[in-house]
Amino acid sequence: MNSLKRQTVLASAGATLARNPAASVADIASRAGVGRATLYRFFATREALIRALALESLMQIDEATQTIPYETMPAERGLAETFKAIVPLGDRFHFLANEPAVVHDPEFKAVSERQRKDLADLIDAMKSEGSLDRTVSTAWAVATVEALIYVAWASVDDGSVARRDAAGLAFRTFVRGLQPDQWETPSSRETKPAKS
Amino acid sequence: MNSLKRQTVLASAGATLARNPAASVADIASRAGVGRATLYRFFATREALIRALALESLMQIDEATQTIPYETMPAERGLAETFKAIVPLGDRFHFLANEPAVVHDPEFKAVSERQRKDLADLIDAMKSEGSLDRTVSTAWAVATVEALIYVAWASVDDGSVARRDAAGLAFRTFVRGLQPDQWETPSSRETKPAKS
DNA sequence: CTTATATGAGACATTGTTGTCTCAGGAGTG
DNA sequence: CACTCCTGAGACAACAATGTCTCATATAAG
Repeated sequence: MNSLKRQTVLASAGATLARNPAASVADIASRAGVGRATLYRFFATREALIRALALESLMQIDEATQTIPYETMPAERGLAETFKAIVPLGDRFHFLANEPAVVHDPEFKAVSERQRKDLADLIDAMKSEGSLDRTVSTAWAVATVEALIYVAWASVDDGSVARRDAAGLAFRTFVRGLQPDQWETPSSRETKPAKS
Repeated sequence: MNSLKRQTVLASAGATLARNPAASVADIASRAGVGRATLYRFFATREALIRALALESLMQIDEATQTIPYETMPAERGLAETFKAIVPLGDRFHFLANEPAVVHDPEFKAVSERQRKDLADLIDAMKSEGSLDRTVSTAWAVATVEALIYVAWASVDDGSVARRDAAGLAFRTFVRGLQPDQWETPSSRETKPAKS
């Protein structure tokens, strides 16, 4: 039961901090329904809490994506599945990237950059298969994906988009936004199914 | 010279706070090259500084857009010009929206919501003229525009996108991302100029 | 009932930040 | 030079947040 409450606190802290990165430990504890002292028994310092949250969030992103069989599908479809998997985690995805307490942590940086590289590889694969404009820089594509993931989460959070629509909407916006020009090299472009 | 230095400090504070919203007044003052006491002579409190920054930023956005002759061009073109005008201000645009010190200020809210409504109207006009998918909610479109504006600014800031390309890239991503399906109601869809 | 463990409340010192104030010195004007 | 205005440095108290600690209490196991 020990680590169970730890997980509960961690999840609640994630929700609190995502909405207000300046939340005090007292805020975090009370929103989690535990005493401040109890929170300090699990996490020695505020920074340790954030670090644990960051690492756990990265792990959750790994878990959510590693079940996707990327090899068995076109890269475009793989990205669609990636959106679906990560959008629900969009809050952590976002605030951690800007959290000064953790951006310089070597372990966090290593995992975070590896994940970003995986995404860049997927995008390059989409360029190769012709589902993404080769003339658009991968850096822009990566930044756009990350932004759309957060916007999709935030739109669900504030109620302006239905939960089940969010990932699809974000994916559609991205993939069409960076589609190759139709009159470009026809290459291996395939006919699309009737429905988007 | 009085209000001139005030403007200088305000601009520098905007840059500092955009990159670190938790920056202390001492940080802001030293980055601005002035003493902390001097800063307090211009702005009574930290919150007053942020409030002034917020209001000035909204005013800058108004100034940047009000020279665009929206009536003389298609809405799609108007949005392109809007991107070009606002992307350079993307930093303020972003951090102010999440700044708890100001989001509840009535004046800020009024101007901010009016600007968001202007954007929503422009998007609705694009739907009417057929340059945007009617089935996509305006709320999603607005959120996407705002996100892309910030990403474009951030990409310029970290050097991954050239300054002159940023607005165009963001606009292209948006307008194609939410284009109507080609096989949709042909309605009043016009032939487009050769270049996007 | 008794014991062990975990908890919440809260006191406490420490630190960092805010906002006020004073003062010495620099720039410009007469 | 004399005078004024503005500035930066820094002292200062008030305050908020962090991190440590104690203690009374609850809950569960024996």
